This record gives sequence, C-alpha cells and structure tokens, in this order.
Amino acid sequence: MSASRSTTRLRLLDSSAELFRRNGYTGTGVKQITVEAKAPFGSLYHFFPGGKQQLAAEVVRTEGARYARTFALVQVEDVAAGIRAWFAGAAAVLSASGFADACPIATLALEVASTDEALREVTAEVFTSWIDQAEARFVEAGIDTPRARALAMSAIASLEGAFILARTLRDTAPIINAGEIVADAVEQALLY
Amino acid sequence: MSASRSTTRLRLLDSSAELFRRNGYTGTGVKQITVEAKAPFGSLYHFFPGGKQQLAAEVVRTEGARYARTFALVQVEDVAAGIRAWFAGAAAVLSASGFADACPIATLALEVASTDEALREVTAEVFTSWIDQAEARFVEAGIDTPRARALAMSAIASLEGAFILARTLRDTAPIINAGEIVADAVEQALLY
DNA sequence: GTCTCGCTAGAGCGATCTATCAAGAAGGAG
DNA sequence: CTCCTTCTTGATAGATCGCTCTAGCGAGAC
Repeated sequence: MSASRSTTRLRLLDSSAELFRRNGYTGTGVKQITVEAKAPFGSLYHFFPGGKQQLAAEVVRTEGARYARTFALVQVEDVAAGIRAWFAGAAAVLSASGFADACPIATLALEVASTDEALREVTAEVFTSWIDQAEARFVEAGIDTPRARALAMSAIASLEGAFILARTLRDTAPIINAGEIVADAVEQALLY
Repeated sequence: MSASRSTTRLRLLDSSAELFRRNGYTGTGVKQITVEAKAPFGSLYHFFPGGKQQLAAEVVRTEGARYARTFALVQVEDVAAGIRAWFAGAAAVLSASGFADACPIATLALEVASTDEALREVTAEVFTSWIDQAEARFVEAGIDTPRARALAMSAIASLEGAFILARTLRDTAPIINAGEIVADAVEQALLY
C-alpha cells in the first residue's frame, strides 16, 4: 500500500539512477530496470505513466539535487583546500565503484542533448543549479561576482571533463589534477 | 569496384561519425546508418564484418586523428592566444551545427566506458594521444614537462566538460570561458 | 564469350525494445 | 460483509534491434 508504494517507486528510481549513470539512457532498457529493482514490470508504468522519459526526468532531478548537496562539504574557509578534498573524494568514489560512478547525469545529458528536448531542459536546469551554487560559494569566499561565475562554470566543466577522462582511461589522475588546477585558479582569484 | 568500394565505405564512416557524435552509440541503429549513407544494408557488413562495434572503433580512431590535427592550429608563439582562438573556433562550429557537433567521441566514450571494453580502450588511446600532443606543444612553448602534462590534461578535460555544458545549456559561453581559464593557466605557467 | 570477384541489394531471423492491457491481490472506509 | 482504491503481475503488441544469408549485378581477366 502506501508503504510498499513508496518502496517500489524508490527502488525503481534508485535502479534507474544507477543504470543510467553507468550504461546511459538508450543503453538501459525498462525491463532491465524492473529486474534490477525487483519490481513487477507493470509497476513502472503505474508509478511513471510517462514511461522511460518521465522516469529519467525524475532521476535527473533527484540525483542532481542529491549531488549538489555534496558540494556543501566544500567549506568557505580555505575554499581551495575544500575543492582539493572534494575532488579527491570524487576520485575515491569513482575508483571504488570500478570507474562506474562519476557524474550521475553526464552520460544521459550528452545522449539527449540533440535528441530529446524535454530531457535536455531538465539536465540544463541541474547543471545551472550546480554552477549557481558554486558561484555563490566563491562569492561568499570573497571573489567578485563575474569572476566567481567564470570560475564556477570552469570548475563544473573541469569536473565533468575529468570524469570523462577518468572513466575512459580508468585512472583517477585526471580528477586529482583537475582539483589542483581549479583550486589554484580559485587561490589566484582570491589574491585580488 | 575499387572506386565505388572506397566511396561507400567512406560514406558509411562519415554517416556513422555524425550519428554517433549526435545521437550516441546505442542511440544509433545500423539501419539508420545505411540510410543516411545511402548505402545498401548488406554493404555495411561487407566492409565491416565486425559489425557496429568495428565500425565504431574505426570511427573513433579516424575522427580522433582528424580532430587532433586541428590542434596544430594552436601556434607555439603566443600559445595562450592560440588556445583562445581554438576554443572560439570550437564554439562557432558548435553553434553553427545547432549545438550538435562538439567532441566527436565524448558521448560514445561515456556510453562504452563501463559496457564495452574493446571500444573503451580505443577511446582511451585517442584521449591519451590528444593529451600527449597538447603536452608536447606546451613543452615546446617553454613549460617544464610535469607542469605541461598537468596543464594538457586539464585543457582536454576543460574542453570536454565545456562541451557537455554548452550542448546541454545550448550556449557557447562555457566554451569561451573554458578557453579563457585554460589560456590564463598557461600564461601563468609561462611566467616561471 | 565465360569466369571470377568485389560489391549491391534486401528479405528475414531471433531477440529485444517501449508500452498497453486486463485481471487479481491487499488493505481501508462505509 | 461490500465497495473502492492502490498496487501487483505478466502476457502481449508492434516496432526496432543487430546481424545473417542468398541472389544477382557488373566490370576486368582470360
């Protein structure tokens, strides 16, 4: 009932999140999702009448918000050190998952960018919120707004690109390296 | 014959490259490729007995090499200016293609990273060659090797990440911004 | 001519894709 | 109890997936 309702729904979301992140959107079948979630096939269309697309949209939103919350770990005092630590943490997670768990939405975002306008907009909202949040944190640390925005955009871009390289090369070096470069740039900006 | 042989083969490669770049690997069907290439379906398996995977591997290699050649436009004298110009060019191409043509292999690379070891290795070779080439150029410009390597890795990562953001947000700002930040970092490194 | 061979051409295979549908199980409300 | 809603369950549809296979075309070799 209301209890099992939420569990099944949540299991479907969790399994979808994992499969989309690892195998992509078109690379994941709805049947595969229900098997992984140990949910009856029909339940997927009960909870998500919009089908795979609606499921993906909810996954992108919830995983995007969840990921944004981890950014809060970057403390305002000594932002640069916080950035290095955060990137090191992301590298550890990636390595521990066999180079599977990087960005929760990147693969899907690239897949739908030119093929599914509705999903593209959802991914855009998530990336924008991440950039906004990073910008706010840089401003808080004392960097003027235009420079903070440029740094924030660059930080997210560096992270995403480092994830691509790390997953492809099966090496966390690109992530650690990106953390260094981003932290250096922030330290540089703090001098003015 | 030998003439038509090569044209059909090349048309298949060209169409595959475009479709993989825009719609991804799993998002592109072999039938779709032959239609786009105006090639008979059977010809695909005549020229590429290994099927979709072999076709993708050749596409990644050839497009990777072709893209690497465009890096040569970054002149050694005033590397930073060359980088800004190169990123601006990439932004123009992306915009002109309706935000479809960014990195020729990024979407595919993310899709296969955890699902197809053979293709993953091919994408890894391409990314590595790009990093090596950028590093060589930075060394040539007078940056010491370890720093040049770090900068090169960061430059490629920034580019890839900026492409994700630009395609998703339908805005070239992330690319221009990434060019600025990378160029700044290179200028900074040249001071030592 | 006739033979050979590279290539064209597309029907068709089994599997898988997303999605629909109808039937039933499990409680809460009256 | 009956009624009603919520959720489970899986069979099934219809399309598409990657791929195989056979038949035939057409130009050069002889």
